[in-house]
Amino acid sequence: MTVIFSKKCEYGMQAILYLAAQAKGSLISSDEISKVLKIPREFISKILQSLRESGLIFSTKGKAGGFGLAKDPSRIKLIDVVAAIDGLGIFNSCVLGFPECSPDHPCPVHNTWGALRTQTYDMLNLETVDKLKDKTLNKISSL
Amino acid sequence: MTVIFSKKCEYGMQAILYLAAQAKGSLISSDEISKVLKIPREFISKILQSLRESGLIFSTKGKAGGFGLAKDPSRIKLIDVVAAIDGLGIFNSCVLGFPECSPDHPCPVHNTWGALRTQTYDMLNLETVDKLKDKTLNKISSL
DNA sequence: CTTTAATCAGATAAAATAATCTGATTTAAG
DNA sequence: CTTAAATCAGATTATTTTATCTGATTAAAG
Repeated sequence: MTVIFSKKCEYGMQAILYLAAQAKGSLISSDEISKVLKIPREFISKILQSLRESGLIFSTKGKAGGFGLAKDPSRIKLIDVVAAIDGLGIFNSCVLGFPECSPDHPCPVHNTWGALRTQTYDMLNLETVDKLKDKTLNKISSL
Repeated sequence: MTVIFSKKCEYGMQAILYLAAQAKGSLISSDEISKVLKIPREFISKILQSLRESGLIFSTKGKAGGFGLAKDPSRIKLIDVVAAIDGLGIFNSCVLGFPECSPDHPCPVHNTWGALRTQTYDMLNLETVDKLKDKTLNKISSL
């Protein structure tokens, strides 16, 4: 197997994008997210809880409760979700698994991967979720 | 956690690079690889067996036996190890975990990630392990 | 021929990740 | 006040990945 982000993190990013694609101020239930994004109900529920603890989303309990973004979508990026769930370790660890891969002791692909790593970080860091809204809506409509 | 390649794959790439950095025709025991690269003995042994089944390396049994590259190092690339162990699935799966991420139904970062994915593939595909020999020797000397 | 050092093969164990279960709490609506 | 629909919290299970164990086989060297 090969993975970039854990399932938790993938689902978390999908959920944040989904929330960002809704009308401002609307509350979305974990059940709806589970159904639309086809993520196991109890699993996405747990993930949403941890994103709430991280302060990216908020929730209200009780009937008609649900989840929403805790900040303006223009201030949330995918990298925030990665940082909250998987952590940013990938952005300073060796792609070949060598210990202490650094400019002083570079692995055979250190420089090449360093550049790619930065670009990957930028991909997740530069655009905010509101800028991805149209693309998200388009993708969701095909699920 | 966040990972690009599985531990098996990382260790496999390290081992192939190590073999490629040895004098041509030399036989290296799994015990030596385990000690130098600090990989659990039985684990790297299993990985070497699977790389042999894939035809990337060969082995001879008995006392003074060991492992060596099955082809000239100018004909082996890191992508071959990835293909043999983790498979190439990562190079056509969605970084956000959406199903059926394609030009027709692109995820919000489809194009950006597509470009990065290609560059990552190229990094592993363009250089052969013999070209990485000096860098490998340099890295090994620091372990 | 016996010992030693290596690969090989299959089973098992341990750890991490992914997913589910159970039941409590909260709150809107009938 | 009761019911229904939601989050919340902790425990448990299942699956996958990582690592280890046991013993067989092979072949060089004494």
